[in-house]
Amino acid sequence: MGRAPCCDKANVKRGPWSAEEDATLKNYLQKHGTGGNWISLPRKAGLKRCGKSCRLRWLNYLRPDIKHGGFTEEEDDLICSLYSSMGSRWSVIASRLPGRTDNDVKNYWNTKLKKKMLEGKLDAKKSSKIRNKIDISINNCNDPVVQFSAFSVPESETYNPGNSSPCFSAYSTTLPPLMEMGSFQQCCDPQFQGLILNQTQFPISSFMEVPSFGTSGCDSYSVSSSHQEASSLVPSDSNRYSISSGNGSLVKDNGFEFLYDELLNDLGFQGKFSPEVAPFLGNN
DNA sequence: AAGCTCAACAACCGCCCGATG
DNA sequence: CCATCGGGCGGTTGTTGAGCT
Repeated sequence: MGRAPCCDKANVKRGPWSAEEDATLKNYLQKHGTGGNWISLPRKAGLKRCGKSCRLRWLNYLRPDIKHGGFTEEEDDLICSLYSSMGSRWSVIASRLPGRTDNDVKNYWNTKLKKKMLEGKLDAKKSSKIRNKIDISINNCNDPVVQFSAFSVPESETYNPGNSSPCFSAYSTTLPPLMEMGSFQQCCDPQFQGLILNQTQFPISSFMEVPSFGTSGCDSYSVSSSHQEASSLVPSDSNRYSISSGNGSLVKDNGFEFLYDELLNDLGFQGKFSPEVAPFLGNN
């Protein structure tokens, strides 16, 4: 037996919202707020709509801080980078784009960006500098759990499994997160003053299909094995980090170093590490 | 002008998860 | 610990309008 419906479908209006309904909902919310309960809101506001429908209408259209209109190239870049990094987590992606909703971003991706990317019209070289770096994102600033993922990985048209120094020109839309750590503390080894990612702590299978990747200049790094047992984020000097591996499977050829502060700035995480996490990063 | 196709986007559906009793 | 509920989310469908034949 399925779940009980959230409202009586037979007695609620569906389809496009009228200007009157919009005004009623907007007025009610501006005067009373949601009252912490969307389900009972339409009855209180005098609307013959499902609570979920009211919520969606408000969040996606009526909210005063919504940005309507076309997306900028910077927004395109960011969406593509984030999509490559984390997949279709539209709400997370939208949270990085002020004034945009998850529905907006999702629609925009499905109707325009996906095609644009597949056609290779997003040029790797022109794109934002956060690409071709390692994406470090913090799930929750109060939770010492960090996700590492690779993005800006080449599109399948030039994807070349087995080639140790492939050349690429576009972005992958398919790469899953490279690795997801469990507890941050468990992964830490003071010997490296950085992070040790143990195979047992992230789903290694998630990138078995991605044996190699690189940048358009052939000065590439590669992930060459499905047998990665450990890798580490290692400080090579005071604030420059690089990825190396425990058993050679995650290979740093060259150009795979990045300025940690710059990376954090690019990703918008500067200053957002929790007190628990920051010491382990050896920076910040 | 009519019919068709397709892009854009609004809206709905149903599942998942956290909060609560 | 379990059941229930509401909110949040991603996937999908429906509607509309522009452009083309």
